[in-house]
Amino acid sequence: MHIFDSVQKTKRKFIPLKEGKVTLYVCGPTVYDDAHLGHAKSALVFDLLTRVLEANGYEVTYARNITDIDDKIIKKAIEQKKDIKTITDFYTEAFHTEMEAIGVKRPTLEPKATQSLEAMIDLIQKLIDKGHAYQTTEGDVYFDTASDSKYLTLSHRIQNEQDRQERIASSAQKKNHADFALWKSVKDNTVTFTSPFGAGRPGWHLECSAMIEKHLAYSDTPFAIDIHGGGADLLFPHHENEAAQTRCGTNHELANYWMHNGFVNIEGEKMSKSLGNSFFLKDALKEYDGEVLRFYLLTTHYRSNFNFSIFTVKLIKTRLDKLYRLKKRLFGLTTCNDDTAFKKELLAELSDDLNVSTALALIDEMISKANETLDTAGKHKLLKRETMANLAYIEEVLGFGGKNPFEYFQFGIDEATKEKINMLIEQRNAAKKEKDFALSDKIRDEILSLGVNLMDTPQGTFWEKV
RNA sequence: GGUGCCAUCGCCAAGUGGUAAGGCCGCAGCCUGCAAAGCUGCUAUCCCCAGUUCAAAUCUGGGUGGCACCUCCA
Repeated sequence: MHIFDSVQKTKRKFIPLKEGKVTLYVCGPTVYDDAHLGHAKSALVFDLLTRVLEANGYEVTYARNITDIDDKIIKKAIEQKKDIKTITDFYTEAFHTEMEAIGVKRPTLEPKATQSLEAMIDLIQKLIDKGHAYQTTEGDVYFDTASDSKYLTLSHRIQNEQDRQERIASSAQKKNHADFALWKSVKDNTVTFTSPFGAGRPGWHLECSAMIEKHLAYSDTPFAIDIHGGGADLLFPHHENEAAQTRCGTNHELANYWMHNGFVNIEGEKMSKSLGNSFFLKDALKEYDGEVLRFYLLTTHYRSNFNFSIFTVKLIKTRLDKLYRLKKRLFGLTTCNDDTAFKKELLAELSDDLNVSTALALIDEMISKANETLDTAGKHKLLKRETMANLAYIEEVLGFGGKNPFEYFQFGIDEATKEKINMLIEQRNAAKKEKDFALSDKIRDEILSLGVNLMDTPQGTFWEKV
């Protein structure tokens, strides 16, 4: 297994801190709004990583947090005159439902910020004790970035002198402009938590460090965890600050490997609320099968930026269709887990920093060969058995191809239409039997106008949504 | 302004020194009553310029064009 480490900027052989085990932490959502395609992409990438690590025989402990303390949540609660927990529970539930729809497995652990306050307070105290944090007269606690000689080495940034000069005036209480809040003092009666530092709320960088320490970290290794992941935008300042907190507050560095996934753009533009082009996952799921979205979002390498385009979804979907058509040909056969050369090659490609593209090329080749053999006369018992094993493996490692192939092609067609289609197919078959091809073609055109394509096969006439 | 990323066939997309994977589309053929599906065959020298090398899409320098982060963000 090889992983591109976005801090060392090189592809490195993956060596776990403890043999046979992997600890993985990924920054999860702040539950104040619906998940968009970017959340989906990130969740998919690390879902795939987990599957590939497991296929390589590792026991993976995967933690993805739920941020349920945040100013944006409070703002929304006030706006909607609702309880904080009502808001966070609602969006957490929605997140889970939508992730399931795109085949993302639940992580091993899903710690919530509200359940980790003790760990956060504990970490702040350690940082103060070690001289890496200080409290201002206003009650805020800041991390002293000047006290950490390795600060900014994660994101390879250079402290900008001019920038520093400019900002000192606006934050007189901070020692250095780059210092970030560990604890924010809150004086009003909104949402506060008690702590030795006074009433307030934790800083957002703190939660991840604290939760990693509490739920995931080894105590006897130079790094707290094996792999830390998240979106490319989190490298700075979020991960930089996380790393600093852990480095200074504990006896180890944060993560041995860092992985950052690229961004999702919509039709060539950055997705953002201000541009009004946020593409919510729940809306995409109305238009497309969750599995198609999964497949589509995984076709581009995880580190590249991804341009979501309605035109391209259709283009890519035809590739997944091929897999399901093969599955239709083998419908009813029992699956098995035989070892095949294909499975070995597929895993080898995916183990090379999640090279999905070459894996898909292998899958296409496997499908073509299977179809070719099935086209010739014969029972092909071994080929069928191997193909079933291959398809099962694709589902296990890549997470698609597991549906009933007939239902897959019927996405978005309601029951009434299905009945109508079946009725028309019967009429057409009757006409064909009478060699009334003019009528049968007319019926086929009628079915096509419903957005459905027909296929005559030795097993009967099948239909697919176009 | 600072830091960094990217540029491969009409479209999507691998490949980071050894002579361009795969998919879509297109064309030809097999199959089919005709189609669809499936199968077979065909289709790029890698943004531009210069350099290093026996050898470069892959390395170096310079352009041009995109983009990201530096502020909440997956």
